[in-house]
Amino acid sequence: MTTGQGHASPRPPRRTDARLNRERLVATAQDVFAELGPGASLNEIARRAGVGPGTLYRHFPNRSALLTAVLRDRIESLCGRAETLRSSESADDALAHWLRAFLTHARVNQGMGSALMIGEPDAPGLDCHQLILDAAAGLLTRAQQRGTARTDLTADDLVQLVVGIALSTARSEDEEQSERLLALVLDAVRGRPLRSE
Amino acid sequence: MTTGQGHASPRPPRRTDARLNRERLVATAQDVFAELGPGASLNEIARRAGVGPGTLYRHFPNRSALLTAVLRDRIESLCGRAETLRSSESADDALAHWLRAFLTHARVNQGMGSALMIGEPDAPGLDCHQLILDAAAGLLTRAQQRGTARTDLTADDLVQLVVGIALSTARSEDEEQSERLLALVLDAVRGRPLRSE
DNA sequence: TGTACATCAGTGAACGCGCGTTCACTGATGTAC
DNA sequence: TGTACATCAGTGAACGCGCGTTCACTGATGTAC
Repeated sequence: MTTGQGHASPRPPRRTDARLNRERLVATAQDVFAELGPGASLNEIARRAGVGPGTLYRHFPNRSALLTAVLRDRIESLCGRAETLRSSESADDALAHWLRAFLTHARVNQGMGSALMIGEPDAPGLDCHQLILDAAAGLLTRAQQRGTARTDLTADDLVQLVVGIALSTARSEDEEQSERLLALVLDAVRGRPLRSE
Repeated sequence: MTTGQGHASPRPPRRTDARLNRERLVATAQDVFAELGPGASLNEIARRAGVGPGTLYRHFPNRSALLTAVLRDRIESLCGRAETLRSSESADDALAHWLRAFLTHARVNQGMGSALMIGEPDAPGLDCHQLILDAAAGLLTRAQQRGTARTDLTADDLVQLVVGIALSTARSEDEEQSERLLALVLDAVRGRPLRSE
């Protein structure tokens, strides 16, 4: 209920201890990936989750499956937010807000998305990539129609640029820098300087 | 002579076979790091260079030393180019040209610079970072004085942004995308759209 | 509600692997004569 | 120019390590009665 398990997961485990372990693994993996990057040791994740390595492998046959599970909730939430924002008043604000949320997500996950999208052309990975792309495209197109975004810009370029900011600032302590960089990119998207200068 | 060995290296090896091995190691490391990323196996580099692992360690006590050696020539060349460009006619063109060269360098090295700058606060690593920063600052400041670059922008932000583009497009096959993204950033730097729209 | 049992999840020692790194030994080089 | 030798570089087997992954076994759970 609270965790929203009811979607297209391979199969919701039936035994309660299995379900608990699965949830604990995903939550731990989220922390460890954020801390150590997407290449973090799977044994380490199992250890921190308090289960044996075999348990991890029972739930997730490989690293990619675990990464996907970690990302799925967040990405679906991001896409839902994009849907809501599409019917908001200001197309420009909507795009800016969503990109800010996406940047936060991408920074926390240190390019986990990038690792999934580029590293392995699996079905689930590509799926996530496409979801993000569609969400960005929806907001961008609307902004372009309203004339608040330059028209020679694709959603793919925009996402790539924000992922880049996330990657290059992921390990930095300077929380505000990524904000500044995003603001700069947003100015470029608008095609004219809206900030005071 | 041809390789420009005469600068502040720890000590130019005296025996010719030692010098040759050193050069071969750096050249091989350049290829392997570009191919496999800055975390590539040092044994693999030694193997491809046709020497034993002990030989690699005789020349470079750790990965960071090898990375630094690989980067040093390229970075010094970039900085030299920046110096030349500072006395060119158009401050805007100079900045754009240099950032393009820097982006190419950063893409090839897959964020090797980023790995050095952020990963380890060693003396040589920080040194490289500072050199790049100084080069960028020189060109940016001049452009700001001439009014072709917005003044609320620091060299650090600019470098970080370009490193981000390099990181997010490093593994992509789409050679042109990084060009497009850089062009967009340059527009933002100028503070107004100079491209046809 | 209580019990018996089949099912399925968890365990964790163990495997093979490639990594970074070392070191006793071999061999090539440059130099002094 | 030729030779003897000290020096310094190269070698590569070997070490310990942590990784991903497996599997025979144990144990908890849910269900049928």
